[in-house]
Amino acid sequence: MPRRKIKLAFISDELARKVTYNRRKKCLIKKVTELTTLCDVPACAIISSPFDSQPEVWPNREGAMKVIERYQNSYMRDEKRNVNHERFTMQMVTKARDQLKKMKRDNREDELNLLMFVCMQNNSLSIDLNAEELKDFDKFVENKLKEVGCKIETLD
Amino acid sequence: MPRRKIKLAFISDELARKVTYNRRKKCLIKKVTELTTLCDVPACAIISSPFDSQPEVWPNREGAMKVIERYQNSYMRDEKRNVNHERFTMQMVTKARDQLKKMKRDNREDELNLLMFVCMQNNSLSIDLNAEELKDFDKFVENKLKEVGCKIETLD
DNA sequence: CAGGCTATATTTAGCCG
DNA sequence: TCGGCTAAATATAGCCT
Repeated sequence: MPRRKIKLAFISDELARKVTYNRRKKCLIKKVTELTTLCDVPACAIISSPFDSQPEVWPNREGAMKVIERYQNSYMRDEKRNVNHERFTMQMVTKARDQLKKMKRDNREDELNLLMFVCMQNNSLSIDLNAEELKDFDKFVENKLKEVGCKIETLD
Repeated sequence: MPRRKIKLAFISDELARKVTYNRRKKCLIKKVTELTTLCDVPACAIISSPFDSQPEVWPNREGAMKVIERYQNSYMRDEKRNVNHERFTMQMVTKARDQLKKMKRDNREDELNLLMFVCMQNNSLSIDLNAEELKDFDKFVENKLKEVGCKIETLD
C-alpha cells in the first residue's frame, strides 16, 4: 500500500490494528457510497467495530428501511427464488425462535437484527462487519442447520 | 480515479455502468476480505447486481448467517439503543401488515414475513409460535398486536 | 460484451508532533 | 491516543481486442 507493503494477516498490535480498522472502514463506506451513486444500487452497510460497542449504520436507519422496502416489492415478484429460499428461511426462523428465548430472558430489544436479515436477502448491497468472540458459535450454527430441516418447530 | 476523473453521479450509459459496477464490486469485496483478515472482523457482503437476478453473497450464505447471528449476540448486550426502537418497530409492524394483505391476495405464504414479524416483536413481547397459529397467520398477528397494545390499524 | 493495458486518482502504512 | 503528512501500493476510467 504505502511506504511499506504489509502482509495480509492479522495485525497483532492493538493500536496499529485499530488505526487500520478505522481507516479502512472509512474508505469502505466511501466506496459503497460511490457504487450506490454511480450505479444506482440500493445499499446499506452495517459495521460493528471491535473497538466500539455501537455498530455503524450506513447510510442511516431510514436509508436502510428504504432498501428493505424496495426489496420487498421486488422480492415478492421474483418467483424463482422461492424454492431455494424456503429452506434458508426456515433456518432463519428457527434461529429467530432460539433468539427469542434469549431475548425473553434478557428482556431486550433488537431492530438491527431484522435490518440485517432483510438486507441480506435484499436486492441490495449490504456489508456486515462484526467483532470478536463467539468462537463456539460456528459450531452452534452448524448444529442448528442440521437440526432444522425445513419445518417450523414449536416455540418452546 | 484513472486517466480521467469522473463525476460522482449515476452513469447513464448502461454498458459503462455495468463495467464500473463489476469492477468496483470486485474491489469492494477484496477490501472487505482484507479488513476481515487484518483486523479479525467477521464480515459478510451481499451485493445484488442490477444486471443479475441473483445477489452475490460473500463469503457465502453460511458465513453471512454467522455474522448476523454473531452480531445479534453482541447487540443484545447493548443497553443504549432502546429509545428510538419503538417508533421503528411500529413502522415495521405497519409494513408487515401491508405485506400480509399482499400475501393474502396472492394466496401465498412468505416465511420471510414471519421472520420479520418475529424479529420485530422480539423481546418487548413474548411470542409463541406454533404450527397451528401459523396456519392463520394474520389472525395471529392481529391478536399479538392487541395483546401488546400496539394500536396500529386494523389488520385488513 | 469480457479481458487486458495504462495513466491517473485514491488509498493507506509508517511517522511525527 | 489522534490527527496530519507523504511516498508507495492499489484501484480504476477510457481504450482497444
